Amino acid sequence: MQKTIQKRTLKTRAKLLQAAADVVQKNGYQALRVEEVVQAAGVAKGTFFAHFHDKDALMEILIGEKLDACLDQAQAAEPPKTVPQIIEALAPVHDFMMSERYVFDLLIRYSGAAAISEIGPIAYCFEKYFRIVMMWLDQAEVRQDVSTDLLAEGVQAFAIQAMSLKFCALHSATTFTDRLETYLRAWLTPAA
Amino acid sequence: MQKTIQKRTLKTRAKLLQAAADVVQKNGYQALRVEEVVQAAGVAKGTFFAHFHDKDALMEILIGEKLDACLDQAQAAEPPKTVPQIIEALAPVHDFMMSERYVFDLLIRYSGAAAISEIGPIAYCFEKYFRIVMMWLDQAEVRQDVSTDLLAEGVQAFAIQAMSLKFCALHSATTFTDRLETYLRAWLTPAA
DNA sequence: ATCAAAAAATGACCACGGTCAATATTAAAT
DNA sequence: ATTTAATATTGACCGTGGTCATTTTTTGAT
Repeated sequence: MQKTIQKRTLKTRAKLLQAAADVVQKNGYQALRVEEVVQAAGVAKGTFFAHFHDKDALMEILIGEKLDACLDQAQAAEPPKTVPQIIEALAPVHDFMMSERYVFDLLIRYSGAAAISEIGPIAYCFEKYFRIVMMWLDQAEVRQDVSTDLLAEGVQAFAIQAMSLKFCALHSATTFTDRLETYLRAWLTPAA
Repeated sequence: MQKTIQKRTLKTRAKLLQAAADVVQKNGYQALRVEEVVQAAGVAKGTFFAHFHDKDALMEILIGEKLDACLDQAQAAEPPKTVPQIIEALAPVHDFMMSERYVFDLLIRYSGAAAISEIGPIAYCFEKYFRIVMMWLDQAEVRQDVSTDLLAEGVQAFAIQAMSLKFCALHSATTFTDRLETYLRAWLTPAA
């Protein structure tokens, strides 16, 4: 049972990914149509689905790549110590996550790996987000009564909550940053 | 500009909702097909979309109704005071929210009202969840350094995080209840 | 060079959500 | 009872994601 991968396969896949990136560049993620991608790539529709299980799988790759780059950018900066610094350091990540409603929904849907064996690009990014925040918290001025693991999970939970409310008309009086700051102050530096 | 609503309209709508509920009863929310609903209701497909903007709008009603009933059940019980009691009181709500991946995703997607004027059934339920928890927290033994508003928002955020991880193969070592308890202890009763 | 088996690409086809011009029914006015 | 305008219903049709039997290309053995 050998499985020789032809060079042609890689070239086709690259063509599809490039075409998809171009299409996204033009009209955003939400508007992407598989038909448009295969036309731009010059292949048949069936070929698309031979390379990607479904449209979401392609989106996971595209969005995951972008998100991964944002995380690298966040990680490259000086490790933040205070709540506002943490929020600022994560800004590129959060900005991208909130850039489109469609992107946010897809991120949430694929934030957890469905099966151990197949952890996808987005689930990978969520793990990375978690690890980065945890490393920061290890060196930051935050509460010490619970593990940094737990604190980092909480940061993620609050960030998602704040982003979620950002898309909500009812709670648009407060900005995302202000809301997240309120959350994280209460979570990371309780006064009680 | 008057808009007389014919009796026929109400009857057709009721037929559609009943048919939809029956279909869900049989195979769950995820498997519902509009075609199946209209056949069971004995109307044309176009009629469906004259009554509901899209399939999601019907789902919002069905799922919203059920969730609302779960919230009433939670509210009927004796107001919980401690973290485990709170979790137990919310159990029927959380159980339903996690009953299907499809249900959870739809809840998240519609948890915030898209426009002020049209707060949907699910956004309404999220508000109700928030209000109930806030009332409980007002009388519970929890930290007093931040508002109960904020605490209740946090409970919601952590509940969603815990549910999200429940669907994730990577983090299935810990149960939902255990995880949520860890979160809420750290959030509501910090020792620092 | 020739051939057979594996791998990749193709495009007609299907499923299903959603649209809309045409038709049927209802309610109100005369 | 007739007419008319508003309202509701219909079903053929469309867009788009996804499938699969068939065809084409590649690879490796002779």
